[in-house]
Amino acid sequence: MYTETAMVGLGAPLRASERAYRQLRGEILNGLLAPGAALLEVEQAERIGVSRTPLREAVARLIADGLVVGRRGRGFEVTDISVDSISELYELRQALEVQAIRLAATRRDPAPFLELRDAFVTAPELLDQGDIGVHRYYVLIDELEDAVDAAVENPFLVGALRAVRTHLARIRRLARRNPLRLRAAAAEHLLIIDAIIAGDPSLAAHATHIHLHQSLLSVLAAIEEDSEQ
Amino acid sequence: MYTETAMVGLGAPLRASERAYRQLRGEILNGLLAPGAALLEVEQAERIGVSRTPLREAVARLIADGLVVGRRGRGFEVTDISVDSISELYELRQALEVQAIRLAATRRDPAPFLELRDAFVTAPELLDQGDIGVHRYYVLIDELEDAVDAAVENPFLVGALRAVRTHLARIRRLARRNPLRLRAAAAEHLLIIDAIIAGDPSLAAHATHIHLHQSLLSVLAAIEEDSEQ
DNA sequence: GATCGCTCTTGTGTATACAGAAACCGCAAT
DNA sequence: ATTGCGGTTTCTGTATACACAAGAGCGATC
Repeated sequence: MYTETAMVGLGAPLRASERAYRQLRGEILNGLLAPGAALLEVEQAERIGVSRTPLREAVARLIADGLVVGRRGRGFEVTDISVDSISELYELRQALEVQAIRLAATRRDPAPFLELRDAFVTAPELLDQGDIGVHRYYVLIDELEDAVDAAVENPFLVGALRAVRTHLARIRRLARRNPLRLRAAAAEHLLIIDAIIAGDPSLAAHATHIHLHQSLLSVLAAIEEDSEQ
Repeated sequence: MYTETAMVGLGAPLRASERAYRQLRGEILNGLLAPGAALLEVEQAERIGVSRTPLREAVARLIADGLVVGRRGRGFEVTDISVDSISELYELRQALEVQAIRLAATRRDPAPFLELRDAFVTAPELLDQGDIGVHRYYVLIDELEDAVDAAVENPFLVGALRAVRTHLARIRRLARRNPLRLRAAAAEHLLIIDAIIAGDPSLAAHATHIHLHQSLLSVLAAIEEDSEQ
């Protein structure tokens, strides 16, 4: 989630198309650009402060990411998120994560996971520390994902996973997570990490399967709850 | 493989960017543009007969497809295919196909697969009829893939599968398949189809797993053989 | 009053012109 | 002979101008 709107000045002077891409992507992920929002080339180009050419390139990338769809004659539109699409995304996610975890457990380089294990053991305490603790917990999950990606050593698989995570970021915004679920999730993550360290691909895979099953249930429940209020 | 270089005039007058995309994509898949080939914007734009703007859009899509990588200062380059990358692609493919087949078997609409079953039963005879038969066999596989895609009803998963198949098309060109393998593959496909018809997701998944395992072995063996000659 | 058609507006698709950056070549100096 | 430096060239990145297509609004006619 490093593509926040606030991309403070870093070394390289970004290309205009890259700036436009990051800004639009960030705004879609943040919900600032709501699903279904109709966007026009000229309008957006002016707003972001780039010309139409780089903006079109940015939009093309967003379409490839599945965050945006082109419309017949009239500009483009932010894709919307239905409950059905969440379940569908999780069907893909399950396939990818299970495979990734299985491979990570097979590759057997426990070192980075031993560190993460320590962190996840203390995760429940973290979750007692309010918003800042929750945020640090999410950072921990990011680190776990990075460690898995590195262990998998498979650009194709990691690429597909990154695409899924992009969509997940939007979904997380929809459903506020409840603290009990986070605590349970931490325990599930710990089991997965232990399975990787133990070099037990089958256990790791099944633990991941279950984790994602619970995660989907929790997300769907949270959305249903929100929509009732 | 419907993106041959010969895209004869069909109804809609294609946009220039679309034409450029299809032509380049076709040429990369055909091997006409070899892996590692360095391409320049102006050069390609002239060759295809479009301006630089739509060509850049086409290249952007190819980069998103993973068929092309941009180079620092000097144009772009067709991605190359290493033996390692083939194994990696199959790691992703396995995850996706197993999940897709599992879902297809779960959804339980046997109708389209009953037809395919008949076709695959007679596949061995087809393979005795030389190149034309082999071609018809490949068409059959395409139809099976389409039937699975339709049964899965999951845009995310199907999208990921399509991306994998794009890369597979390039790999198939590298390794001429031997007839014995094709015959064995037909039997494996038949088992998968039967499992879907029977509504047995677990059997379908395991059959797919094995099929892909054998397929990878065959491809790697064929490449090794070719490189020895 | 409703419907058909025309025009005017707006927005995309494409080409081209211009600016900045990076690589290549040659020259010279060590 | 090799290496460092500068000029030149080429290529990308961006902006803008133009053409064409689709829609909306308005008027005229039935």
